[in-house]
Amino acid sequence: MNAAPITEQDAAELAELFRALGDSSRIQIIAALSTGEQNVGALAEAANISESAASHHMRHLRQMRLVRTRKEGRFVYYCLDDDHIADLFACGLEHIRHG
Amino acid sequence: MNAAPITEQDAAELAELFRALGDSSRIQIIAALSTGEQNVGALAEAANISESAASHHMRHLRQMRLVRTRKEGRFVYYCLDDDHIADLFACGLEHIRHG
DNA sequence: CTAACATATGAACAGTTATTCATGTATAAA
DNA sequence: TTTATACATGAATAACTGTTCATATGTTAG
Repeated sequence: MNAAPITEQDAAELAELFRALGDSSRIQIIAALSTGEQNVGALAEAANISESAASHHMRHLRQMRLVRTRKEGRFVYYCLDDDHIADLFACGLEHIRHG
Repeated sequence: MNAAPITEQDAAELAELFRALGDSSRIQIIAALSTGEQNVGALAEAANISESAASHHMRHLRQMRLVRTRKEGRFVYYCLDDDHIADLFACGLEHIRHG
């Protein structure tokens, strides 16, 4: 027993965070957002899913505070909530490419 | 304007990686392994699950190449496959603590 | 040898999750 | 106003996932 072990609550939250990233549609959405803000229709197209499915995913990502919104007329533009998200994304990519 | 920086296959693999981290038992297992190698019984205790459940999780983590094994008599010692795993873990912790 | 131990594994079951479909709300155009 | 567009949402369904239980394999102790 060397370093401090993680608490059960931290483990649960961390797992929830990773689970939010554990879907290929959401990964494609986040990849698209890493190039700048996009509206729901564009994200649906980027991930090759319906707008309804995209909207469900965006709610999920919003609730996890991985994305933020900006409303402009009929459109809702999403962007990554902060740089940590892109870091996590890059860190994961690093692993699958040098595995 | 599709500057999609990721292929569908990369998205699928990345999602699979994050999904492997998307369980609180596996998170506690990885947290335990970040302090050094452990056998299955110790990992089961660290995550508060049965040895059978732990063994199932270890197979999952092994198949995802997140952990390696070293056999010694009746015991099987697991360790993190490389430093990327600990990096990912730390990166996720960073986010949930400064979200 | 037998018995206990450490781990692995398949099947079954319960809980979760992603998608589709239908519908609703809000904004803009005609 | 009426119509179309952009997004959101609840319900239903199908697919997936983690755990338990029973059992099997291999190793060490007695």
